[in-house]
Amino acid sequence: MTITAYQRAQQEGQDVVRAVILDAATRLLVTEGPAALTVRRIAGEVGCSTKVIYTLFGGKDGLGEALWVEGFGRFERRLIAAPTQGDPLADLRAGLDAYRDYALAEPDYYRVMFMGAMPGFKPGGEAGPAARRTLDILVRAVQDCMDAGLLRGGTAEEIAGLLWMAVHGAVSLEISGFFHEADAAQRSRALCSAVLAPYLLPPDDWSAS
Amino acid sequence: MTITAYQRAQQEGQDVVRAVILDAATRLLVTEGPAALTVRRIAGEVGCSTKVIYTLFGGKDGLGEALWVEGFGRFERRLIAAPTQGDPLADLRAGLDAYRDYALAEPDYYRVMFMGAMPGFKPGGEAGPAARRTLDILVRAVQDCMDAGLLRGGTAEEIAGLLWMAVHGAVSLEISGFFHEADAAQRSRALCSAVLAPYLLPPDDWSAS
DNA sequence: AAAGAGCGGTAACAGTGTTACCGATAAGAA
DNA sequence: TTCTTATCGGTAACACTGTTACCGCTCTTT
Repeated sequence: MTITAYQRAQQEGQDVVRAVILDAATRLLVTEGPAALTVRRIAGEVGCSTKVIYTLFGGKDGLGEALWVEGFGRFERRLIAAPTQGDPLADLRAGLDAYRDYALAEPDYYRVMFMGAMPGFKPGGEAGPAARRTLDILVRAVQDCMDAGLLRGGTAEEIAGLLWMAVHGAVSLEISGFFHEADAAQRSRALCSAVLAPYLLPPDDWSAS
Repeated sequence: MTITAYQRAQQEGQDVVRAVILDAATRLLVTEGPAALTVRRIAGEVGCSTKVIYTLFGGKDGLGEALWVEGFGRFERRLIAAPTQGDPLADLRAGLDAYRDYALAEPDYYRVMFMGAMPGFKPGGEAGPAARRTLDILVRAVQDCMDAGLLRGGTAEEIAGLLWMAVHGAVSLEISGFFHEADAAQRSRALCSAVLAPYLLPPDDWSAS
């Protein structure tokens, strides 16, 4: 059972087609929303038959999972690219800002990942680890603050979980259109500051910056 | 252009049919989720043609709006029924607990109202005021605390907004299955306590109760 | 060179929201 | 009372959706 050159080439070709399809799906999701993510529409966009999507992704659930991990990959890159300036606490806050920035920049991806768009799709397989990996960035940022003695009084997982709930609550309500005011950023920062306050020694005026 | 007895009877009959259809839709939503909310399925459930739903609700969007206000009505009744014991702060916390209790009791309604289930439906018309009316219960609870001198340092709208973001973040992530631990209630309470802390004078040990 | 296997296009099936048609029923007019 | 008219609702269709059986074509293997 050796792998021939043909099989390798075919495999690589399929990977390319997979990437092209995922690209088209991403473009449709970002520009037209989850409703445009139909198998026929994607197939038409890349110029192939619907059968290809089924052989490469195994149906719409597989495509949903691929989009899920793609979305978390984009999210992860955005979080990692957040500005860092030595102060772990400032870095943590920059990360929380980056969280909100990404959600507002690609709200439909955020809806797919965190608000159950793509009805019928339940994350499973590679979806869970992808999400965990991204959340770990937040946990690590909190851990850095604790290692530097800037936060204390709980585990990093615990504090990161509270921050996650807070920023997700602010961002998801904003995306859903419940807040049509301009000070959403301040509110999100104020919420995160309140969450951090119990674990913080010095006074906290980040939300006013 | 007077209203005849026939027209009144016909109107009342249509109201009854509307209620029956809404009941069937509610039963389907609660027991099988938003995916079961198809026009044909509902029509089959009540034993009529799909045309009736179109004449009474004007399509699936109208039915979505009717379900939206129905959901907020259920939510509102639940929040009003929260135990009250004289202490405004305890009442506020009971209200926040009731918020989470409702979301977990009827998660699919919560998804419809706050997480954009029913793809393609955008709240408009009576949907906005219904949501505002429900959120006003929270604002009023905060206002009661401020009137009693138990909270200070912001407007009731502002504090209620922060609490809403917090409890929604906790509850929506829990509903989506991101927290499979048993201490979700404690985490939600801890988050709300942290949000309240900056506006509170005395120490706060509610989350440990 | 012949046999076998897998990919992919066509076309179908069951399901969705929506609407044109058309019969029935009742209000209003002669 | 009888006839016209308008509205309600059932049937059946249209354009979609996800999914798959069929079948030709290509490439590997013997």
